[in-house]
Amino acid sequence: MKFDDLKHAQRERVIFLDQCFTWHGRANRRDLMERFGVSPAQAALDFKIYLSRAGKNAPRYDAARKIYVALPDHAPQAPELVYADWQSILQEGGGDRFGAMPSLTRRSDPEVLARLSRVMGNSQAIEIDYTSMSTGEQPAQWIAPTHFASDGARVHVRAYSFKHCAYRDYVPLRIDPVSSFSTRPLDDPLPLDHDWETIARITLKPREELSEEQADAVRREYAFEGETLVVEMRRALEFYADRRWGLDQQNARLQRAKTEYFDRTESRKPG
Amino acid sequence: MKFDDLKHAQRERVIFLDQCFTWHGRANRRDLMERFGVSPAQAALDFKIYLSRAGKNAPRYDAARKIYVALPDHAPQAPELVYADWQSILQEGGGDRFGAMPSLTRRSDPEVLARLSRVMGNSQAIEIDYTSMSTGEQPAQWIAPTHFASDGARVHVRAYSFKHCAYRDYVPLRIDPVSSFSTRPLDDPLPLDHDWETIARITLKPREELSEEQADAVRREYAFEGETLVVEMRRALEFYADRRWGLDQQNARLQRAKTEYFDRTESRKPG
DNA sequence: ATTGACCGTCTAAAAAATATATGTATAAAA
DNA sequence: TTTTATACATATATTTTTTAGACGGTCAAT
Repeated sequence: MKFDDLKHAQRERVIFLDQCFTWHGRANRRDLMERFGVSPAQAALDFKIYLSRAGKNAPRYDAARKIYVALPDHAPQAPELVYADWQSILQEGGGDRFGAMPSLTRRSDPEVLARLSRVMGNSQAIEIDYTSMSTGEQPAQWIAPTHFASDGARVHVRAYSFKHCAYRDYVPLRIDPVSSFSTRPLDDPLPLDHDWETIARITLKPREELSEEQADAVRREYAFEGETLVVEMRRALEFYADRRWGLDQQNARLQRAKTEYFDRTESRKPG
Repeated sequence: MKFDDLKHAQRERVIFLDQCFTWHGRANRRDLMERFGVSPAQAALDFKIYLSRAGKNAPRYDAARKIYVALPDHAPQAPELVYADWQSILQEGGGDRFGAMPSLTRRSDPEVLARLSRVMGNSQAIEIDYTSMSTGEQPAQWIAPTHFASDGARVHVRAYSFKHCAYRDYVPLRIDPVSSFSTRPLDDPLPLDHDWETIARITLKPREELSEEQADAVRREYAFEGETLVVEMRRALEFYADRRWGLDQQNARLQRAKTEYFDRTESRKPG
């Protein structure tokens, strides 16, 4: 990793510079001063370090605009750090430059999520009031959360339900924030979560109704490596796949060619 | 904001402690030492600060497990910082505890995205080879990127196309990474992007075919405030809404009740 | 021509963090 | 049972990092 010879604090600042130049194409001392609360003198030293290591393609100082400007072919010094979580970098730094479609569901209550996360880490069970979508009732029940899972649209909690004596998916939004949230340690170890431990390998292909030209377009669209597209996920998430990928729609362009299951604990053979 | 009296470096560390306790329910000096590269003595001081401000519900030291443990009702000292970007906190800190469904599309090439982002910030135009999905050809064309936009599944680039003399949505994945990427300054200001500046307000309601019980369930599911659910987005993104929300599927549970448009530059009246 | 906002650099002073030492408690190994 | 290892807390002197303040420079706008 780059910049490893620097002390943590300065390393952070130099990496921030690398991000500024790569994503915004510009930076000056003020950026460092506002982000990290350092003095102009220190910011100048950080620039000195960054520029001394940037080599030939180092950003140039534009005296008119009073900023350092990255060259058109600028390459980051620590790509693996600069290109990580680019979405959040763009969103926060971009101001008005980023627009997103709103989600239909309310944001999950992070307090509830944090409670579940702590219970998960401490091998405990917790009592929650969970809304039944069909009846609207909220009976209390004990669950033992084991994993978080995202179906691409929202986060679920995978938990063992003592009421149903089985693993189930829970939507944090349906947990009443004023549940008792009583906790108790797990006396017995939980049973194995087969659907979580099993890997589903789904092979997709362009729908058979499509013309050869249309099929080619689909292969380009999804960047097929060969004739098919293979994706893997935990079997517990497979239920959400068709809806997520729109395979159940009339105008779907993909269909399943094959679905295999692999037990993670055994060797990788079709099950 | 909390912890504002601390210097930047220590503030970061104390906030990290707050996160550890809230999301994992536990922390010790080693966490700080590994994350920030500080000495044991410094880590002890940071704990001292944190605990002195935690009040009655401060985490307790568990001498047996050699860690500080948060109480069941632990509340973060700086909720707005601790609860932000909880998804990434869970993903990176959770290890095996977080599972996600894979995306069907290849990850966007961040180098291309960064190039577009820099061009955007510098009011330039750039030449790209853009794959036509229907023909598979990649003719070069000049565009002036203006915004990034997420339709919930992937990121698009909103750009003025000099070829089509109009604003269009571009998918970064279809931009050939070995395009020329020549740039030139914009000589004239770009025309107004009406579809971007206009706000679409979509009013949704449970589908009329549903029974009253089913409609109630839908209202619970999407946390309606009243009889309808109102969402707003830029008109440029409205095209993706129906597919994103599955309104065009047979088994859809929502339908549009009303769609209004507001010009951002005028007052908020239906357009 | 003056002003303001940047740039860079220097030195002394302040602040932060470290190394090192002392002592406590607990669990596990010898 | 004693020993070892790993946590914890705290205190000191020392080192490192950062700041404050001053100097001189460039450029654009008034």
